[in-house]
Amino acid sequence: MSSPNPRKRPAQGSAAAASAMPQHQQQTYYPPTSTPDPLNGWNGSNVNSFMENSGNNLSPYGMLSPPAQAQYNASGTPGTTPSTALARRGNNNQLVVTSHNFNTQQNDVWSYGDESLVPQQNSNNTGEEHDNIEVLEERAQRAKRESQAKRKQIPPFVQKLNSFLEESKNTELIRWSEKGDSFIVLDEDEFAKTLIPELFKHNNYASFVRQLNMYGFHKKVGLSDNSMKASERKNKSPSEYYNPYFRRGHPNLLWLINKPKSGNAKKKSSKRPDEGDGDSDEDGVVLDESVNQTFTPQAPSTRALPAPESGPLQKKDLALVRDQMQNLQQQQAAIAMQITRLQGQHRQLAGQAKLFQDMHNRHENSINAILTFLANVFRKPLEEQGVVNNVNDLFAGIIPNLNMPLGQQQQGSVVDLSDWEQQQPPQSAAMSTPAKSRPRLLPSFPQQGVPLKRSPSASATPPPYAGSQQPPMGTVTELFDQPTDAANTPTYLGQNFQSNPQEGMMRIMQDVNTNAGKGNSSVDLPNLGANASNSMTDDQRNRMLSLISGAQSNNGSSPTATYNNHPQGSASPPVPASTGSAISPILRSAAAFPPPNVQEMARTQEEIDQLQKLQEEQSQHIDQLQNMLGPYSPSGKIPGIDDSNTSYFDEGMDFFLDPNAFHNETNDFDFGNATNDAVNFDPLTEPLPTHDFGGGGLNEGSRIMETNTPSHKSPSPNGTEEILRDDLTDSPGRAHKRQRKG
Amino acid sequence: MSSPNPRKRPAQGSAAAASAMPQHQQQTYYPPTSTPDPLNGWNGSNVNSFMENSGNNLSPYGMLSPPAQAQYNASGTPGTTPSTALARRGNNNQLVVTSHNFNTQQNDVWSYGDESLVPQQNSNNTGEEHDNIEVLEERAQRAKRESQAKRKQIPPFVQKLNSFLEESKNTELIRWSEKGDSFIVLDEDEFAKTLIPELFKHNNYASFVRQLNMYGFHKKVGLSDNSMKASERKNKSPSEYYNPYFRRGHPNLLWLINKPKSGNAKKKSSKRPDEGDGDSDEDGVVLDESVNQTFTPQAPSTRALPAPESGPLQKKDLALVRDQMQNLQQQQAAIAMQITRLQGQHRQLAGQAKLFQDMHNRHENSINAILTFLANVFRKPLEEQGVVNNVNDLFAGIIPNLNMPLGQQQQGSVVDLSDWEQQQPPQSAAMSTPAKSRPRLLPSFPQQGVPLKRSPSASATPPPYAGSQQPPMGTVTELFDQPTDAANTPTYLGQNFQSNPQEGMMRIMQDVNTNAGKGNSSVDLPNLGANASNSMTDDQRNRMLSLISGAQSNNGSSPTATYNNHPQGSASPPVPASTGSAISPILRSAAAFPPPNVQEMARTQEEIDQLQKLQEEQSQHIDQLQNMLGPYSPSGKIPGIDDSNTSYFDEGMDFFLDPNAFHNETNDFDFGNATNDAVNFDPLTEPLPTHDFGGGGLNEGSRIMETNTPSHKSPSPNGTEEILRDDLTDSPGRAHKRQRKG
DNA sequence: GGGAATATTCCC
DNA sequence: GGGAATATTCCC
Repeated sequence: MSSPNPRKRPAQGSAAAASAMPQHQQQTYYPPTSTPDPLNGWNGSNVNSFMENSGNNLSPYGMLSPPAQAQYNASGTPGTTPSTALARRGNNNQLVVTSHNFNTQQNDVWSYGDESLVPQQNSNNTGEEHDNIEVLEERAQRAKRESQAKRKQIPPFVQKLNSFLEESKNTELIRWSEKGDSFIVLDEDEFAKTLIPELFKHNNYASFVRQLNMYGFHKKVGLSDNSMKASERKNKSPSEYYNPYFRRGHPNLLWLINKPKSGNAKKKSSKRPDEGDGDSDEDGVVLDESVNQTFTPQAPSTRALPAPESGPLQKKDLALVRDQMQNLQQQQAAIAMQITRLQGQHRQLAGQAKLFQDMHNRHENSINAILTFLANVFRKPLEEQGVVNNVNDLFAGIIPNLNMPLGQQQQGSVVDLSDWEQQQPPQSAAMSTPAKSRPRLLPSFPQQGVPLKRSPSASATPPPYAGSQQPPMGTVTELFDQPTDAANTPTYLGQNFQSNPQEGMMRIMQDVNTNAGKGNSSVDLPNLGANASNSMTDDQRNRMLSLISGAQSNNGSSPTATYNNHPQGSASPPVPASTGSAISPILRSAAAFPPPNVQEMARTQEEIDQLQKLQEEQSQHIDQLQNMLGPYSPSGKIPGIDDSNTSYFDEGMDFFLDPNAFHNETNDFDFGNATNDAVNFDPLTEPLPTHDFGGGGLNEGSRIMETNTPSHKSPSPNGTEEILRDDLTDSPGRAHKRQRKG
Repeated sequence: MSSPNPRKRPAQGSAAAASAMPQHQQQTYYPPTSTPDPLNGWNGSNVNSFMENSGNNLSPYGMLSPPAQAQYNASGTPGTTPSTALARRGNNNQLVVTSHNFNTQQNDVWSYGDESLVPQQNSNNTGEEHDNIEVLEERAQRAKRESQAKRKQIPPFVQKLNSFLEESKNTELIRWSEKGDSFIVLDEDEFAKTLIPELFKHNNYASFVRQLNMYGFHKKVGLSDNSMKASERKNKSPSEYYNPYFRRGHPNLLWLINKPKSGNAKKKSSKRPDEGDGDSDEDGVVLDESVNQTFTPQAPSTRALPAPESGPLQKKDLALVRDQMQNLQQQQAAIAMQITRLQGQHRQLAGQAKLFQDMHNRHENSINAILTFLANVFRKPLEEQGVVNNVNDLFAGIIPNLNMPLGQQQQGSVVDLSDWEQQQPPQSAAMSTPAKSRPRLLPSFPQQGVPLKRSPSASATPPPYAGSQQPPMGTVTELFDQPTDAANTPTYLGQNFQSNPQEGMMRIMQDVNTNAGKGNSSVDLPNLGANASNSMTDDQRNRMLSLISGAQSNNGSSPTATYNNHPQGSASPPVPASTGSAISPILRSAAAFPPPNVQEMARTQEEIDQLQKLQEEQSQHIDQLQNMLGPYSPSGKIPGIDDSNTSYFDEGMDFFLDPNAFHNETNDFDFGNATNDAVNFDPLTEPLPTHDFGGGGLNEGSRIMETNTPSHKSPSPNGTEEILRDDLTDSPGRAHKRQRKG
C-alpha cells in the first residue's frame, strides 16, 4: 500500500550486469496491461464475479464502470495485516472481468445473462448438437440455482476461457468455431505468449490445455470446421476444443461445467464423491439426509461425523483399505454362512434334546406303571410262598443284603438299581460338584447275571449331576451311592415296599434276574414263578435273549448263551467289563453338562437371530464402505469381489462349503464308547425343511451375498450421494464465508 | 517456437483506449529480467537442480556458466508436441538457480557443499541452538542420501528462498539474522513487489508466507535480533522467520526440510503417512515390507496392491470410513461375544443330548430287566391258573382284543404300548414324511385307568419320525398304530409271547393296570396276584399313587384318588385331557428334528472354532485398518472406541450382555406343555468350567477388546510406516522418471 | 498458522 | 488425457 512507485523495468540483458543476478530471472513476456497501477501485479487471476455480473441482477452490459470497480476494491479484507492486505487488494482489484461482449459474432450480444432473455435465435446453431439446447439450458438453470445456493461460482478457469472468446481482439488467436459449440486456438505459440498471461499466471500452453482437460474439454481431432482460411492457419496447426456446455451465446451453460476432480468426466458410472460431475450433478445432488440413516443402522454411529482432521489419504492407502475391506467382507460372508449352519444345527440339537426328554418321560411312566402293576400282582404270590407272611418279610428274606434305606428324598417311582451290585469307583474327578449325594436318572439295569449275547459293555457308574443340589421333585427314585446306615433292614424294607413298591419290585427283579440262571436266587423262583420255568424250550429262551440283546430273533437257537441252563461262568464273580451298562462312561462325561432349559434354548435361538442381524448390518456397513471406496476404482468395482460367488470361500473354507457333507454322514447315534448295541437307534437323518423356524430365520448365506454383490458391480448412487451430501452440507458454509467479503 | 517477436508492452492507461480491454488485465509489476529471450516467459519457477549443484559434484562456485546453462537447456523434453515443448523449454531454461554465494556474511563461503568440507567455524554460531549442529548435519546427510536415493530434491520453495538469501543484492529486503538461524524480511511490500516475482509466479507476500508455513517456517515474534538499524527498519515492520533446518552456512540442512503435507510439523505424534516430516523422517523410514504380511493374514489379499487408480480421498470420506470402521468393530465385538455364548450353549446342549441318551439307555436296561424277570416269574403262576395250560393261551384269554401281530420289524426289547388304548388321531400334518408306519421310541404308559392326582396331561400321540424310513435296529419294540390283521389272535399271541415275552408281559400289564381300578380286568387279578390285593391300606395305596403322580408321598393318606376302591369316574369313559401321556404334543414337534449324531456335533464344534478364528482374523483386519486410519485422527485415537469397554454394547445389546442372566433362570426341565410332574427333573445348572474345550477355545469377547484398544489409543508406528513404505516403494519410480530427462 | 480450492508444472 | 506434486489463492 505504501511506496507505490513502480519498479523500473530492467533493461534487457541486465542479467549480465549484476554478477549476483542469476540468469533464470529472465522475464521475457510482458503481458499487456491496461492500467499502470503498480499494486496490481498480476491480472486475471480472479474473475469470480464474472457470472454474478452476467446473472439476472446486472445491467445488460454486464460491466462495471471504473467507479463501480473502485467500490468493489474498497471492500477489502478486514483484519489482515498490511502485507497480506496488499495481496488481497491486488486480488480484489482484479475481480471484474469482461462480462460484456458475449457472443461477439452474433446478434444477440446484449440479451444473454438474464434467464428470461436467453436468446432463442441461437438454437438454430445447436439444434443437432449432442443434447437439445433447451434441455441443456433447463439443466443449466437448475445447476445455476444450486451452485448459487451453495455460493459457488463458475470455475475461474472457465470464466477466463470464456472471456478470451468474448474479446474480439483475440479472434486471430482464439475464436469460436462456426457452429459455436467449440473453440479454436489458431496459433498455440502466440496464444500462449500473448493471451494466456493476460488471465493466467503462466504462458504455458500445455498448462492451459491441462486446465481444459480438467474441465472436460476435449480436443477435436478432424478439424471439421473448414471455415478457417488457409491464411489464418499460417503454418501452425490449429487446435479445436469441445465441451458440451461451452457454447457461444449460452453463458448459462457454463454452470454445468465443474471440475471433475480425479475421476474423469467419462460416464456417469464412476462419479466422484465430491461435488458431482458437470455431466450429471443435478441428478445426483438430491438425497441429502436419508442416506445417513442407511449408513448407521446402529445407534453408536448415528452421531455426527467426528471432525475429520486428517490429511489427504493417499491412493495406496485407499487401495489397502479396499483390500482389507474385501477381506472383511469375505470373512463376513463366511461367518454368516456358518452362523446359519450353526443355527440349524443348534435347532436340531434343541429338538433332539426335547425328544430325548420326551422319551425319558415316557420311559419313566412306563416303568412306573410296570412296577405298580407288579406290586399289585405280586403281593399275594409272594406271600403264598410261605417264606414270609407279608411282603415286607418276603423282601427281607429274598434279598438278604438289601439294607438300603429309602430316604426322605426318595420320591420317585423308578428305582435306580445300577449301583447295587457294583459299588463303583469314585466319581469322576472332573466333576465340578462332587459333593453330597446326587439324584440319578434311571440307571442301566445290572446285567451281569444275564449273559447277553451282544453286550460289549462298560462299567456302569452313573455319575452325579453337576448342578443343582436340590433333589428333583419328579418320579425318579434316587438312591445313594453309599448306603446310609439303617440297621433295621427287614422292617424298613418292608415299610419301604409298602411306601415304595416300585423300588421293592426292582430289587426283587434284580435278584431274580441275577440269580435265575445260576439257580441260586434268593427268591424261590420255582415256587414263585410256578413250575413252568422249564417249559420254555432252549430255542425260546435263546430267542428271548436275542431279543433282549437286540439280535435278530428269528435265526433259531443260538447256543452261545443259555438262560436257565447254567451258563458258563455262572459262579464266577462278575467281570467288570461286562457288568455295568454301556452308558456309564458316557454319562460320566455327559453329566458334566448341565442341561439347559427350554427358555435357554429359546434364548439361544434369539441370540443366533440377533447374531445374524448383526452380521447383516455389518455386511451393509461394508457394503456402504465399498460404495464409498468403489468409485475410486476405475471400473467401479472391487477386483475379486464380483468375480464369482463360488470363489468366495476358496481359502481353506471348503470345510464349510459342502452343504451335503453334513447329511452324508452315517447318523448313527454312536456315542463313542457306548457299547450296548441294544440302545443304539438309528436317528432319522433327513434334513429339516428350512421353512419358518423361530421367525427370524434367514438364509443369509446367500442373502448377504446378494446384498453385497450388486454394490460391487455398480456402486449404488446411495454411496456417492452420501458423500455428496457432505459436500452439500459443508460447502455452503465455506462458500458463504468466502463470498462474504466479495 | 516460431514468431518469437516479443509483444509490445502496452502503454500505461491503454485500458481505456481499447473498449475490449478489460480492466483486470492491468499489469502493474514488472519483474526484473536478465535476458530478453521472449521464450522465457517466467523465471524461477524451477530451481530443482539447485541442490545438485551445491552437492559434492560441483565446483565451489556452484554456478553454471552461460554455456553450461545452454547445455542444460538443450536437454529438452523429447516426444512432446511443439506447443508443449514451448512450455518445457521455458521451464528447462529456468533450471539453474544461484547456487553460489551461500553464507554471504561469513568467511566460509566457498567451503560448503562437499560433505567433507562442512565448515566447522559455523558451530560457534549455533552452539546454543535447539539442536547440536553436528547432530543436525549428520541427520542432514542421511536425509540427503535418502532423498537422493529416491531422486527427490530439496523442495523448490526452499531452494528459492535460499537463493534469495544468497543474493547480496537482496539484503535490503531480506537477509539472515545475525545468528544465521533465521531470516528477516525488512520491507514486506517492497519484497513482494520486487523480489518475490523473481522466483515465484506471484507478487503476493501472503502466498510467500503461506509457503513458509507449509515448509515449517514460523514467524519469530519478539524481534530478538536488534542488529537492525532503525534506518533499515524504515517504517515497515520487519518479519523474522525461523526454521530449525534453515541456517546460514548449512545448505545440507535444507534436506531436512520437507513439506509437511496437511498435518502440521508439530510433534511426532501425528505424522503424515506420506514421506515423513522433516523433523523425524530418518526415524520412520525403516520397516518396508514386513508390515504387508501383518496386513494380510488371509491369503486372498496377499497379492500385490492393486493399482491405485483413485482420486484424492476427501476428508469427509475418511471420516465416514472411520465411522463405519467403528461400527464394524463394535459389531464384531458383539458377534464375538455372542459366538462365545453360542459355543457354551451348544456345548451344554450336546452334553444334554448325551445325558438324555444315557437316561434312555438306562431305562431300556431297566425295562429289559423287568421283562426278563417277569418272563421267569410268570411262567409257573400263569399256567397254574388253569385257564390255559401254557402261556400263550393265558394271554389269549386275558387280553381278548389283543390281536396285534408282531411283525418282522419288532426286534426291540421294550414294548410300546401307548397307542393300544387310544387309537389316536392321524399324525400331525406338519410331518414331512407322513407315510407308512413309523417306529416310535418308548411312549408314555397309558394311565387313564389310574386316576392320577396330578396329571394335566395331553393327548398321547407320539408322531412318527420325520426322517429315515428304516426301522431302528435298537431294542425298542415298535408297534403299528393300526393293528394289522392277524385273525388267529390267540395262537399268534401265544407264539409271540414265547418269542417275545416282553411284549406279552407289557400287554398283560397294561390290561391289568387299566382295568384294575374298575374291577373289570381281563386278567383274573385276584387269582393271579393272590388275595393280597386288599392288604394295602388306603394310605399305602394313596402313597403309591402319589409317588406315581409325582406328589409328595409322606403327607399321609389322600382320599382324592383310590386305586382299588372303585374310584370316582370308574365307569366313565376316560377323559381325553387326562388319558394320554403328557409328552405327546412336545414329541410331535420334537420329532420334527432328527437328532444329529455325534459326528455332527463334533463338526458343529469345529465350525464354531472356525467361526471364532475368522472373528479373530477379522478383528485383526479392522485393527490394522484402524491403524491406518488412526493417524488421521489428531489425537491418534478413534473417538468413542477407547472411551470405555462397557459402553460398547449400550445399543440394544443388553440382552446379550448379562452373563448371569443365563444362570439366573430356573433351570427346570419344563418343556412347556409337559404336564406330568413326575417326569420333571432338576438339571444341574452350574456353569461349565471354561478351560479348554475344542482346543480352539478363546475368550475373545474380551480378547478382541484388548487387542484393539491399544491401537486406538496410540496408533502403532506400524500403521504409519505401513504407509510410509508405500511412498518409499513408489516414489523412487516416480522421481526417477521425473529426473530421467533433467 | 493452516485448511482447502484452484492453478501450474511435470510426467506418463 | 490425466495422475500427481507443487504452487497460489482464499478464507478461517
